[in-house]
Amino acid sequence: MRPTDLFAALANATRLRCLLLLLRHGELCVCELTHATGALQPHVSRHLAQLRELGLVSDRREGLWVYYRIHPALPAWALHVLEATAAGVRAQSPFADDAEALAQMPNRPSAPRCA
Amino acid sequence: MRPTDLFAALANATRLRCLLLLLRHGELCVCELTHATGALQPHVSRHLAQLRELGLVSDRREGLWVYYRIHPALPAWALHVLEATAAGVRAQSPFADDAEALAQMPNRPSAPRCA
DNA sequence: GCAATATATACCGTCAAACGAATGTAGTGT
DNA sequence: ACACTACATTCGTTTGACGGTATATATTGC
Repeated sequence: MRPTDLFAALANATRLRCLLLLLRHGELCVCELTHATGALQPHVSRHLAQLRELGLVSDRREGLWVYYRIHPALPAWALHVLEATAAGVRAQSPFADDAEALAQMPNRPSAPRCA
Repeated sequence: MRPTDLFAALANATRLRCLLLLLRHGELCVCELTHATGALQPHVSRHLAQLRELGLVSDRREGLWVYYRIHPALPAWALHVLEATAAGVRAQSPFADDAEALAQMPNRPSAPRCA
């Protein structure tokens, strides 16, 4: 994966927030990511498709739901980039409370699962 | 600095290559970056201006030359992102030989300086 | 078959980023 | 003053990304 392609993917707030949520929670379905980010469902779906085409995430269907996760074969340096970003976001950022929004989602299809 | 702003800056090959060269060599002037990347001088200058406005690099003039460096007050997480990228680039990437191109530049205004 | 939910895709308008090329500015030396 | 080098800026154009909206597909249950 070319560095510039990774960074182009991370340059969009919705995509980055989804990736950071996946990094923290391990596996989430589209409706959970939609709720946590507050974005519209078609947007989340399109952004996740981009991340999938880039090899950043993998998906698996389970009934009605499609669960996404950080791609298990993600290059180490790319994972380090994500982790460094997560550390910076924890300190000061508008994305810091996405996890809280997720926790308050009613009718969550999945119990919390950690990486 | 917002994560998405950093990643937007890193999503351009010329900007990323300049940053990685500065990370490795400490301080370089525009003509050195122009030579190492093979880009046109106005492009390099414009991209460096963007990086400066974002707070990613700082500059200082010395005679005819303007030397750029990674901004000394760069947030730790952003520096980690750059270092992780440098590690990934060393393994496999089209930017890996920028440093060699720089070393072969004739009439380099500065002796090699390391961070 | 139908209905309902979750997800994906298609179409369109808009706006920002990037490039090429030309020009402008700053500093040095004569 | 001039010439030369290094660097910066401007302009015009084009391309691609994004959001909004509507619609399509997939799966489950009746």
